Amino acid sequence: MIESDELLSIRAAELYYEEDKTQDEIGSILALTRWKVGRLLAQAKASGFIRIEIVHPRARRLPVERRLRETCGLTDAVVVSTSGVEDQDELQSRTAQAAADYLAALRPVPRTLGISWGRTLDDVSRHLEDGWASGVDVVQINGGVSLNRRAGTAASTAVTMAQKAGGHATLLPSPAILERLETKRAIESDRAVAAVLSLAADADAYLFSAGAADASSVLVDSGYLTPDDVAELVRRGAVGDVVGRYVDASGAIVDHGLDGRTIGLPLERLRAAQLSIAVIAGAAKHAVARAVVTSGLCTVLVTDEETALHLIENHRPVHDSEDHA
Amino acid sequence: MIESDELLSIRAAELYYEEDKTQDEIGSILALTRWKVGRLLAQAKASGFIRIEIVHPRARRLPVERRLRETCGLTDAVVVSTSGVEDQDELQSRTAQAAADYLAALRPVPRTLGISWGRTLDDVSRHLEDGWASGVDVVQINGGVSLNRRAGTAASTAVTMAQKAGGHATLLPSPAILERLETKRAIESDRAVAAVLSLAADADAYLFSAGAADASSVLVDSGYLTPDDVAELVRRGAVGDVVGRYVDASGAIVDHGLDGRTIGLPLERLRAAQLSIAVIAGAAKHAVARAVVTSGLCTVLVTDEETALHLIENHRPVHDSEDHA
DNA sequence: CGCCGGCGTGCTCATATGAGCAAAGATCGC
DNA sequence: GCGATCTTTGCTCATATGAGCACGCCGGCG
Repeated sequence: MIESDELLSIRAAELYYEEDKTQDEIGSILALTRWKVGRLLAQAKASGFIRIEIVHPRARRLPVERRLRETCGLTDAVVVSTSGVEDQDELQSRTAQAAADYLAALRPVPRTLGISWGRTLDDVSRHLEDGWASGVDVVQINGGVSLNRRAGTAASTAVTMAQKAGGHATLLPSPAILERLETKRAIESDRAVAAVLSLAADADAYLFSAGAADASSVLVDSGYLTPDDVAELVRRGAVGDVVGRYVDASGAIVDHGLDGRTIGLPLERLRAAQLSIAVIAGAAKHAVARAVVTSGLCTVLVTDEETALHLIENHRPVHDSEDHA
Repeated sequence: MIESDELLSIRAAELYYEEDKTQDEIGSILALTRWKVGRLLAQAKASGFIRIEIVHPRARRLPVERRLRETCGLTDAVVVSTSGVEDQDELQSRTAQAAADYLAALRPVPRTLGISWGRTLDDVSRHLEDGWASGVDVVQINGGVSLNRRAGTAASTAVTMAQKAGGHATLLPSPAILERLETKRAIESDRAVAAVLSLAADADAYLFSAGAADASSVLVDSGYLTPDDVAELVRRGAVGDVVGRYVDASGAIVDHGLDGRTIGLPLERLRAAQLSIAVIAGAAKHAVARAVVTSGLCTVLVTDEETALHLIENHRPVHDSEDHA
């Protein structure tokens, strides 16, 4: 009975979805009433035999977004489809695009937006359309005078975002991490720097990304840390960095010494924010993403489908942890 | 213009298919009239952004069947879905199941059915339901007294099919291939054998499979040929065997000497048949499948999706050829 | 400058679909 | 074997969707 109905529902589904027949027509083909056909179809859908997928680089996964919001207690979530993604860059780009879209659609429009910097954020800035908002000021929330050839990426991200929104950018004129605590204190108390930090602390919204805890980090690339430093941090439980600060799986600072020498908004400020948007994509960042989400660092997460599913499956309300690649 | 419509159609599709919103609701969400939404949705479908797949072991691919029928000039085609197939056995089994279904649904019911033997056909016989027909007589169309431990498989296939249909089986009491032409002629002229062959030649319908040309062939397994024999046949262009006879890509007999020593229905009889059903699945059999279809050996093909797509793509009206694994 | 043809838009109307309900049938315990 | 209950079936009615059409907008051309 149940067996034959299942088979029938498959036959009906084939005719309905693949041959565009009407339920009535299917009824006469399979010798059933159209109501029976309707029920068969409903059953097929409910049993998950019918898989509908939207294949497009800019497709989102609304049901996943909903689950992500619910299980992780986010105010909003944007999940981009990973189907047909060819490489990591493609994934990054799609996610950044989605973040740009989200930002542009944001209401009310924030007067001041605090942003971090890095490859992801830069990608977002490039995906924003000219005139995406009118008059949004952009402030850097962590230090980032780049020490290497990529100098200026941090600045250009902020400037691009501000320009395209017809607002202006406020850069944080300071390194990300200082070698000595005294130097850090001195820079922090510098009038110019202090003013930016205070502006940053007053931003209406934040947009930031996170880095995986490995040698590929921008902090290593920019020369603030050595691969060995990172390895040591990992040994002590670090899963990645958020606005320049290394956190463990529970979102706690790993090395308070290092953290004390890091310039920028404290994570507590992000946790207290009304609106803070994290943009995190890629398998390498699953662990950080989880730390960010479970420790309440963001209210909105923009990510890829795989990361989202990982978060949904592994959501436990914060404590120590194991993890993936 | 076109760009923004594309994006809109994706958003609409997400809401329609993933969130089960009505077109009207989507209209108010995206600030569009419901007609516009309907058109966007139609556009999304037409552009192929919406992929609907029926995931079920017994799902068929009706659109592929249609294309297969049309491009290859078959009277009918059955294509089983390969999604979620784990191994080759699963694929075989699904295809055999489909063939059994097809056979059971066949109208008019053939009075006499000629069948070959082998792993695939045996699988079909096992998938048939008891009472799948009432009174169908089954006749073997090629020799197959098995020389090895699997003895009886050929016989049991025919007997099972006949029993389940409430008809009776007629076995061909002869080896598949003889070593000497004279022996073959002698056996062929034996009254009992000749009677079966003539019955086979008069069958209303045929059901057969095909083997790939490699050492895994049942003909090798049963001891009729050595792996070296097969290698030599391959060198001479063989792509596989059909009812015990090795054919090349154009469906022509490869080795007339060998063919002369093979007992069973000549391929010409199959080509002339009103209804001959081939059941062929698996990547290893793409080449034979192509030979069978292009040379008109079957009027109906039961196969898997990948093979079907291969046939559709590589359909050229017969001549020499290259080929895949 | 104004006319015409093509296209996109929003409409009317016919059709397809889904919700809810009453009757028929199956299933179980007694 | 019989009745109570629970499921399944085919219906009526409300709603959602698709076809076709008239209108208005735009760009080209006289």
